[in-house]
Amino acid sequence: MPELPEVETMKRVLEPQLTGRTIRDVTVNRPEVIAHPATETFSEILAGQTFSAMERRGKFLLFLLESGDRIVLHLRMTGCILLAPNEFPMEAHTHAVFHLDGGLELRFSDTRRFGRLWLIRAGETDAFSGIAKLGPEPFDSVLSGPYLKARLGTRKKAVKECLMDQGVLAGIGNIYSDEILFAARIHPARPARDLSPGEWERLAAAIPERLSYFIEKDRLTAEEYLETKGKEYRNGPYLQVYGHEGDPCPLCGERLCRRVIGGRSSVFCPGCQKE
DNA sequence: CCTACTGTTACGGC
DNA sequence: AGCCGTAACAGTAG
Repeated sequence: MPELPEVETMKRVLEPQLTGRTIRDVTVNRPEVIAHPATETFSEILAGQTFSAMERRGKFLLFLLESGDRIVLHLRMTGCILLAPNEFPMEAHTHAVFHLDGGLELRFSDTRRFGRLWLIRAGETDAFSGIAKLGPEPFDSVLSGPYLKARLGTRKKAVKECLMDQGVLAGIGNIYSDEILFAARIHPARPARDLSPGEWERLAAAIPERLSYFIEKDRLTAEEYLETKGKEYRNGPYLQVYGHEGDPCPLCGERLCRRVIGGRSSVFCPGCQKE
């Protein structure tokens, strides 16, 4: 469910509240959500540890601890991470609860149970979570028209699928790939190898521009995040194409089309994005 | 009852 | 090897 902008929101909301808090103990209701190490070890190692900072890498959320250990979280489709007072109603499908000092709990819930947690020890190489295979962050200065052309310029695959390739750029999923391609006026099904240098430039510009725009539109206070249980994304109303199949294009007024590309539902404007 | 779903990985076929 | 397409994961919503 969450892509880079939503994961960034979670990081910004949670980090100031979590820093300095200590984990008393960890309850795991569904052992399969702990991908590494074994559940008992996971809980034992974390008890007594204190949060020092948070980071986001692509769609991964990282909880850094003072010991140098870190918790890595990927929410996949329906995962949710909420910091709540002990008495706050428990969400259905809550699979792991970190009991903290100060009467707070950090709760991981996930209806479809695809989300995963990893614990990486200080000095241990994270060969488990998949972070090591990620491409650069979309805001990294290496992102440019020539970079995209060099990485993707020979691929026959649809440019939309290439944008969602986490090994090329980290954090872009189905929604924002559609938004980015609309902003760059490039049809999502175009084979990547057919794009011109000018189109790669437009794409390289649209990626950080659209992502920072949607991060900004998703801005939430800690109170709002708790009220909405971490599940409502405030940037939905600002999406220009995703979810707007059949609506008039905001730029040219033509009816937006939907098509399955690379197995994913895609929306685009047939007027602004020529195939 | 049937289909679709904002993510990722495994696997078979070429 | 590497690319491609599909199934699988599991639950809810329309």
